Amino acid sequence: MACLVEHGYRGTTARAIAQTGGFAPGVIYYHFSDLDDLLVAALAHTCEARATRYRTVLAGVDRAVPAVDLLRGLYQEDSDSGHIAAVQELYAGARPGTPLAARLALETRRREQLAEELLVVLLRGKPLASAVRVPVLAGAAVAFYLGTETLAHLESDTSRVTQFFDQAARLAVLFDRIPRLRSRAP
Amino acid sequence: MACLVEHGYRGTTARAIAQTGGFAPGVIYYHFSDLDDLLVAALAHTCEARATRYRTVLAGVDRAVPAVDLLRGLYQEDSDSGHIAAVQELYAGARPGTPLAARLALETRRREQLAEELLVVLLRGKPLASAVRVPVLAGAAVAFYLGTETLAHLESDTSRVTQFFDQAARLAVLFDRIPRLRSRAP
Amino acid sequence: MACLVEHGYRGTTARAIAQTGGFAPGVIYYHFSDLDDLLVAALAHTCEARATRYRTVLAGVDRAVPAVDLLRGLYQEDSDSGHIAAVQELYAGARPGTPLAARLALETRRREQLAEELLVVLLRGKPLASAVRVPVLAGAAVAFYLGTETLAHLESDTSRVTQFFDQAARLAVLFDRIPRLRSRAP
Amino acid sequence: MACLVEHGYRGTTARAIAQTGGFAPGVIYYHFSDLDDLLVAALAHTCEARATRYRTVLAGVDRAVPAVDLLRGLYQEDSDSGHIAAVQELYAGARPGTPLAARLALETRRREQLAEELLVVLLRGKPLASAVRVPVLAGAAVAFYLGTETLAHLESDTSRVTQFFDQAARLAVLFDRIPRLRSRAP
DNA sequence: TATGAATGAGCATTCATTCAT
DNA sequence: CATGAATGAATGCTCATTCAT
Repeated sequence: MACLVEHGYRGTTARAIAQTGGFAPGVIYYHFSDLDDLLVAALAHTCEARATRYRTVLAGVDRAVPAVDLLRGLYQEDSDSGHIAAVQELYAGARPGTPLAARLALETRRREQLAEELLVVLLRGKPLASAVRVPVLAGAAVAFYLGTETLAHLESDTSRVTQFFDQAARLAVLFDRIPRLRSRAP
Repeated sequence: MACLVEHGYRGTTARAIAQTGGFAPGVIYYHFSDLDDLLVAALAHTCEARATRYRTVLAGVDRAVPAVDLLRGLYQEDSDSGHIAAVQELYAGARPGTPLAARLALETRRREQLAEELLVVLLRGKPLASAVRVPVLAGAAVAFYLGTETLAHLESDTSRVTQFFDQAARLAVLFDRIPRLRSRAP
Repeated sequence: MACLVEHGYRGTTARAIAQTGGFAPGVIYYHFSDLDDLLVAALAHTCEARATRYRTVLAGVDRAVPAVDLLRGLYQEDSDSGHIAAVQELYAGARPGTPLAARLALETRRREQLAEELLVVLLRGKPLASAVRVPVLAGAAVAFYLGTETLAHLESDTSRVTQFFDQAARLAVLFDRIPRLRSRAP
Repeated sequence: MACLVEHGYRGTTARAIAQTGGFAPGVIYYHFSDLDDLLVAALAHTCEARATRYRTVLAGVDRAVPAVDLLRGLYQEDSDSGHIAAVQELYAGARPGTPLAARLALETRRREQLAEELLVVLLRGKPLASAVRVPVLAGAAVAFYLGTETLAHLESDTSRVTQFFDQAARLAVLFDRIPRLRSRAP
């Protein structure tokens, strides 16, 4: 992942990885069948850790304002650790049809699952809930997140993300004011 | 662009471009200083045409339902012509800091501008308008669009986009029901 | 030898041998100084067994027709067991000047010796005998055998060998009809 | 071919070929799709020239003694020019199933065709002719030739070939003494 | 304005061999 | 006696770019 952050997807060659890790290029092929294989493993490893962290932090959150606030903090962690930058390189560089692309699709579905879990709780009882299909909204959230990262990466500009969190915080306040309908159960 | 669609960013080599166009690889360097330079020109050319078309089609539209409908049609055009696929390859392949990346950032801003123009008209007089910063919302729309394309490309799956348009159409109906406030002007 | 049959000379790498045998690549270098050294040992082992078998089967044969018939059977054994394929890979792959090449030359001489023993008996008393130098004829027989194998291997075609045995059988009949001269010994 | 003679099949790497020829390794891939492709072309080129020469020299020869004599001279040419050594390397190194192997099979058939043409003339009217299938005998001759080369190559020994030509010369004398039967035509 | 041959650095990958354990 | 991790040189091949023509 460090190599991806430092050299980008195209610069993440066997030699560059070996140099970053301080070993001979051949070692890679002892442990992995492929560069692709290695990247799949690296992706799985970093995503596993982050997913756990996200779930831990967001457990029990049922209002939009704290949710946005916590997500902002998690994003900061992702950003500081280089996790975002590395994964973003993979999204950009992975060629469709490769095992890496397949793995990225899988990790994407996991993010959508995470988003869905959060959205279900936030939308519970809200009148808006009937107009949105939660899985689609979760997919949209992940797509938006990914697109934002792509642009931030391309423009080397972090203000874009900050603006979005600010806007989200404002909408969160309004959202939390919408009263929940009573559940039918007595 | 045809070469990008057929061979992807990495396959769009000087030789491949030349073969697609039916000329010798050397010609490229007569007309362009670089492969990057060529791609910038190709991007500018295709985006120019599409931007004009979007503006023409969307002129005068001030309600969400027809807007979503027209956008769906425009998207179909982009998709059928290969415009989307080619541009998507560039977003994925362009290395940050290159002139191509700069050009992509520029084209992104143009799309945001276009989105902004449409959103201003749609939101005019709506109570929601005060809670949203239109430029940020426009940016979000473009980011979402880009992310969706990235995922559709990665998963070679078009249903994702269809789902989003369907969801958007449903929300558009609700949106258009929100009455416009009277403007202060007498 | 199994590895040679399955993967060819070039595919008979330390790793492939180890996997075929179910041990770690390092073991090879515990028992043999070299891959070449290992192949020499394997060649010696397989040839030893076959030479014994040939001598046993051909003992006492002094007419061409049964000789051809028995040789056809022995060939079939060699073919079925993979012995031919493996040895052929070595003939093709061995680099001149290496110990393996030297060992192949030795095994070739042994085959010539075997052929010579058979030819001496077959030619005994025949008028033709004075016109041929038996060692040269034996050498020719082995060379022919080797060339046939090379071609059969290259073309993945077994009919070539069958044709030759058929032709040999026809000539054997004629050969056996040539009467033996009386030996001078009273 | 020079590279094959000097470095053997395994040493005929892209870099070695380039160095022998005095050009950059990349040139190879401009003119040929593959190393295999290059070797096929080299083989075709050298065999073409030799086949023509053989046919020219052997034209009109209908007796065994001069035939053996001329073949000895042609062999000497092949040997001195390195043609034999190079082709032998290809026979040994070519992997079954590759285009190079296919080409070698083709060149082999051409040699068989050449041998057949000569044998037909030599055997014309001879009583032995009815016992031999000329195509099979031609095949045997080529196989024998190939095997002899393999062994001479492996043992770096040229005396083997000399011995065979001497033996062939002796048999040729006997062969030419066999009277031709009268043809049925009056 | 175009060509096609050439370049050479760079890449993924392989593999015989070594060696601490 | 065996292992498995590691090495590093070598290999086939690609490709942006150059340049004489």
